[in-house]
Amino acid sequence: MTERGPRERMVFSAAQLIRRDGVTATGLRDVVAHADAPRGSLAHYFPGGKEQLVNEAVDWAGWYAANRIDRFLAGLARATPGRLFAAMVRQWTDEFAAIGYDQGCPVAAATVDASVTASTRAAAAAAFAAWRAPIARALVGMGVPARKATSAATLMVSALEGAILIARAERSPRALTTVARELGPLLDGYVIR
Amino acid sequence: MTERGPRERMVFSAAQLIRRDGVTATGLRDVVAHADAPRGSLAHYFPGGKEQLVNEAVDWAGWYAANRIDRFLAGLARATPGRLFAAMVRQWTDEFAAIGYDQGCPVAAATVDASVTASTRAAAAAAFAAWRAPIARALVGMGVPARKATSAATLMVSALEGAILIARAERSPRALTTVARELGPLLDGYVIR
DNA sequence: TTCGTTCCATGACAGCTGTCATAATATGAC
DNA sequence: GTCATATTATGACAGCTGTCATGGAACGAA
Repeated sequence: MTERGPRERMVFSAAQLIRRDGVTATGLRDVVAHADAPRGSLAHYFPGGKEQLVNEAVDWAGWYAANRIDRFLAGLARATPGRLFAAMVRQWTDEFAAIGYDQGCPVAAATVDASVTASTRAAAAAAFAAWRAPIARALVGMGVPARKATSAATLMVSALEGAILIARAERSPRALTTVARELGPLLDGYVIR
Repeated sequence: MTERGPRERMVFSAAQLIRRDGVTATGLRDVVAHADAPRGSLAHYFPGGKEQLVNEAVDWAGWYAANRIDRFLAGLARATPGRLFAAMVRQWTDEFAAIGYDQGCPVAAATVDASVTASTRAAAAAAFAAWRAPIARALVGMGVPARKATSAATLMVSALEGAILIARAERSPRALTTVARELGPLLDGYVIR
């Protein structure tokens, strides 16, 4: 979070509020207040209105999730697919334990909430793709066949997103720890040596 | 959908609109119009306001998803965990192919969108539990150990919900078919004979 | 009938939404 | 200095939100 100009702060704040309240429930005035930015700057930096701001927030979230994958890999000695997935899951259980279950995934929120605008839906698809790519690349580096790697990455993201959903509803990390435990052996089995 | 009185029609319409637009974006006037119900009845049948209506819609969705499990089992000759999961997934790929990707899971929408009211979040948790229970029961009937059955059911619901999310964003059944294919052998492996 | 209850109709309320027009101010190039 | 550009300020706009108060029908029981 560099937090340089007001523009970047607004995109970041939008992502924060969207992942908590959803797209529709997040007002532009809320974003401005959360970013401590001047209200007049909104129309200036985002001539495309709320739609543009939301799309950039979703883009940012996808980029952020992708970057996190490389950080997980750097923190893993003897990385395996199951251990990477466990790290992805642990990041969420830690976050839930630290700040509560009010904040989820902004991309999920954008997908579920803004079915109206096609560009936001496309931004969500791009975010999922941006997230999946480094995962698949990492799996290949661990010895997973290229064709299997994309499927495995899709499975990992799907299970994680669904478990985040259930964990938020139940206000418990149970679903997250469960999918990590059950999926670990399967994922490690994809490695050919 | 029996569609008896206006009250039931409103709950059903609320679920339909929520799973398409999200909770906040669904207005009570929209629900009334969709249900072709008198507007004056809203305050009469739902003195708890929008919150009550949303909660009942989420309850209904959980009940509906649970009942579908038994229907899947009835349609399966030689049921296995993987085949049950495949049937759950196919129900969604069929639905997406038939009516498009604008309608998702109402429980997911309620979880992501309505972080404000605690009762709606509790209703979503109850819906997930109501959905998971018949799955776990069915798995036990197939020979999955009782302790493993709940974990497996959680994994199935998580992967399905996440794949629904991705499929909606990508407007493609890819994620759904992928998780069904990858998870099938793992799920069948839970059976002890 | 007369009453009481259930259901529906209508309109108004304050509050919020995103958007935009207008203008003031800062910033920096020359 | 002068001027153009980038940024911010302010206020208003129509439209929608959920809620509620008031009143009117329908309808069965007594």
